[in-house]
Amino acid sequence: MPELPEVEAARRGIAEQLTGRAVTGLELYRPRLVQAAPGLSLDLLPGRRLLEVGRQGKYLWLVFEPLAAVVHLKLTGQLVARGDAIPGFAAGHPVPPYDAPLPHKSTALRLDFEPDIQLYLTDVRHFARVWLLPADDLMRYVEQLILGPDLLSPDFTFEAFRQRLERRRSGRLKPTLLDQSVVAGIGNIYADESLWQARLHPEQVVGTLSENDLVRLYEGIKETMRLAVPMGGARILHGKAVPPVGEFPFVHGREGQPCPRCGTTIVKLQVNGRGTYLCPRCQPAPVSWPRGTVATGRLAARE
DNA sequence: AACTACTCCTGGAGGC
DNA sequence: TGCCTCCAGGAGTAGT
Repeated sequence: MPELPEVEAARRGIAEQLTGRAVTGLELYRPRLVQAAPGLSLDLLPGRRLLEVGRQGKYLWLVFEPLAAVVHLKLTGQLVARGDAIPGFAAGHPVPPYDAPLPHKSTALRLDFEPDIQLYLTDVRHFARVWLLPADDLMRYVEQLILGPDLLSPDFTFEAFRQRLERRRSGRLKPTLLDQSVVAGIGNIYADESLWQARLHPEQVVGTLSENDLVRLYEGIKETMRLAVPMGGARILHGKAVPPVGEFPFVHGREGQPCPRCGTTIVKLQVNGRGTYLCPRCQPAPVSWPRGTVATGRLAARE
């Protein structure tokens, strides 16, 4: 499921291999993929040059004067570029296989670039979306998404992270990390990985974190990104880690396997309805704040 | 404020 | 082999 590292892999591929090239044609296989501002459509693209590609969190955008396309791959989106003139790249959900013949039944869009380059957007579950808007409105559009600092940007400082968490003192850790208005880019896999790095339990209440916990969490997120971004993300298939990926991801999708740090069996639980993997020894449940205590205390105090 | 439930979707896995 | 049900989840929204 594409999170920041997968979307960043797509951004880099597009930036390096497609920027400056003109669109020569396209085919929209699944019209519901695209939501266009009034008066805009993909048909305006042929003849336009790709000027710029950007990303914040899991949102990716391509700027073609006078319009911009904002892309979100959601759970199972995938971008694949092919052509004799470029090395090609693939990023996003690894199903169907990146090297499958294209187009196939999950292909939603093909964009052609000069000279004879194809960029395919594929999505088996049809959740991915492309928004078309005037290029002049792009930054306003991104602002109204209300995203927190991007994990790879200089804005993601320890102080900024601490301040964002400060506003969510009563929330639990994992749902807070998944909230894109807190920080932009973490999804279910890297939330688990970051918490494992930081040795923190996903259900710990944010307001109970010590300064040391906060530092470990910040560093755990950075370390997780440091590992995941160069490989273009974790390869997860149906909730299971796909070999060969070395040891990464360390806990997500590895229920029943030994923790790479201490050998304790990794367990799976549900947090806010999300499958959550952790090492019960490295990430002990916060006994001083058992689940429910905080809410009960707050309710009691209100009366 | 923060949680739950629901929606959008499909294909793979597991049960029988 | 084949049918059936369940499950995975990013983000938006509505309800509690």
